[in-house]
Amino acid sequence: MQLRDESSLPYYEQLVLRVKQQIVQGILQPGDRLPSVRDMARQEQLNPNTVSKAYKQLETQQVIMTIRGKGTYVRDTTTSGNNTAQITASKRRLLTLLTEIRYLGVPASDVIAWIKTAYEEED
Amino acid sequence: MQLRDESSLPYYEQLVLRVKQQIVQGILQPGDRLPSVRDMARQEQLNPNTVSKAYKQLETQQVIMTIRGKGTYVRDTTTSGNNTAQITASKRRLLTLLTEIRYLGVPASDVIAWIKTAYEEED
DNA sequence: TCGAGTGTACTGTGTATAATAGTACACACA
DNA sequence: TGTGTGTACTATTATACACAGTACACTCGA
Repeated sequence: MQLRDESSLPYYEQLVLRVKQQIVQGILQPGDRLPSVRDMARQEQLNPNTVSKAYKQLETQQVIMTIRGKGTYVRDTTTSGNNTAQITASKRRLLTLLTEIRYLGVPASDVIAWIKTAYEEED
Repeated sequence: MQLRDESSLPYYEQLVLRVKQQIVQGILQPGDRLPSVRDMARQEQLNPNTVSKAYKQLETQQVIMTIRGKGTYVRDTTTSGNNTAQITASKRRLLTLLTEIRYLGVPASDVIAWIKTAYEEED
């Protein structure tokens, strides 16, 4: 995996993002088991608490499922209904970023090309 | 203007963004004078130091021009050459956000529609 | 020349977040 | 029972943000 750096996001946020990305890419599938908090911490040179924080957030977001004393597993993709709030929040963040990008003189066509490339890169 | 909240960005970052947005929208034009640090602080209910931090960043980014003892003015739009690094950084941030958005199940077409709308909303 | 207004710099203070360290507990399972 | 699991807790360190207050050098009009 290798975290560290990457856009100055907190480590636990980076980890959350990685897991989601691997799910989107099919590397992680529903039912798959994630490394234990301690193993992941050893792999990523992080503190177990930091990994635990990431797992906790992923559980809150219904991405993974936790069984005490057993492990953490990727959930069935319930990417169905009630994430409207999350989508709205993400959209707002995107539009904020877009203000910056527009100021830099990047045309809409370029941004759209980025989007398309990113979406094609997977599945 | 009214800052406070809006995506949990720091106040000074919000202020930086607003100024850029107003430039893009033509509300602020090259040569226009920004409110003094103290006036802006009074308007926005902020500490003068916070406003100063925003102005300082805007000056570093060549957005405004500062004349000691006189005021701060919007620069001639030198949105020409050397912002490649800034564009690259923004693109990376956008792709990071996109990972999240894709996980939420938002199709590319929706994202592209957001982009188009945002670009049309101005000028 | 003087004084008001300008941006800037500096030292603090308080708060919040991130990441670490260390310890302990309840649980699952062979 | 013992090992491994997630979790909870306290404590420490570092950083960023926002504020308060003060001071300085500059511009410019009265």
